[in-house]
Amino acid sequence: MTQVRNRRPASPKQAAACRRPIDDLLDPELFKALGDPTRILLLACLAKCGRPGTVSEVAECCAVDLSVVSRHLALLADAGVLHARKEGRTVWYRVRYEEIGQRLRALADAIEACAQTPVRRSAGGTGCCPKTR
Amino acid sequence: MTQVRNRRPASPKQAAACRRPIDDLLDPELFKALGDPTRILLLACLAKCGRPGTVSEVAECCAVDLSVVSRHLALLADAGVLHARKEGRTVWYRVRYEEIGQRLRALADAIEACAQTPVRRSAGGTGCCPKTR
DNA sequence: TGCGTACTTGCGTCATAATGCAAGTATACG
DNA sequence: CGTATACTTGCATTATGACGCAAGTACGCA
Repeated sequence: MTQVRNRRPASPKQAAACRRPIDDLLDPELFKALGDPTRILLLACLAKCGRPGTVSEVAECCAVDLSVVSRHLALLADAGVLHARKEGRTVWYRVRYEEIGQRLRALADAIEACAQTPVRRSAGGTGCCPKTR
Repeated sequence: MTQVRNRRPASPKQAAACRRPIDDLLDPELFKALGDPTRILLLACLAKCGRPGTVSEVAECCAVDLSVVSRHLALLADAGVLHARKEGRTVWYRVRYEEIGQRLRALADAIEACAQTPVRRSAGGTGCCPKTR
């Protein structure tokens, strides 16, 4: 296998073998967590409130059952979007503002980094996008 | 209803009524599109390749049927992640590097903006996060 | 210790979506 | 015009996930 390093792959298939920052940052679990309208609503409420909220409080934001909200918040915490802190019998969920911000910006950087062409075609261009249109 | 404007809501429920940039940027459709492992794989291949790719090319990246790839790429294009250009009987899909980057950064900004406390408790703090812990 | 509050978990139901196969459409080429 | 190529669409199957209800757990309080 002609594995090229730090070079532009010739085809999407070759590109699949290249490891780039984008591979770790494009995490389906995070996006799956953010891909549900109800969860987005709950997250937006918590984010805009600007302070931690309990399951009961957040549940007042939408019409679904409390158990559903409990599950959604736990899932968002698993995905790294929220932070859970248990205090007696109540659970305070807090938005991880900085972490999400950094994560999204890192992903933006990684994606845009793919757009640039770091390869200066060495010789014949074997394996490195020779017939790029 | 005591609608407060540009003030920190007292509860997640009150926060639900507040319109913030985050409301438009937190689009479930985008994240739903990015929430599938197969689509992420196809997107990563296309992104790392750095050039537009056809359906057949991208389909070589993973083991699923060509028709599945066709559907996934169309879905990613609908979500604004890819751009489709038809040329004869082949379709070239291109990653919208700049658009995604901007979108993610705008979201990062909007989320982090929620973390800051723009409200200087006016008087009694009616409706504005009085008992923020 | 008994009860109420705050949340979680089990489970059944329903909806959405991912996949593969087969058939269809559109375009190029001889 | 017929055929091959490149992709799309219809359809059935299967898997995943969202939801509500009911029961369970954990903690605080009297």
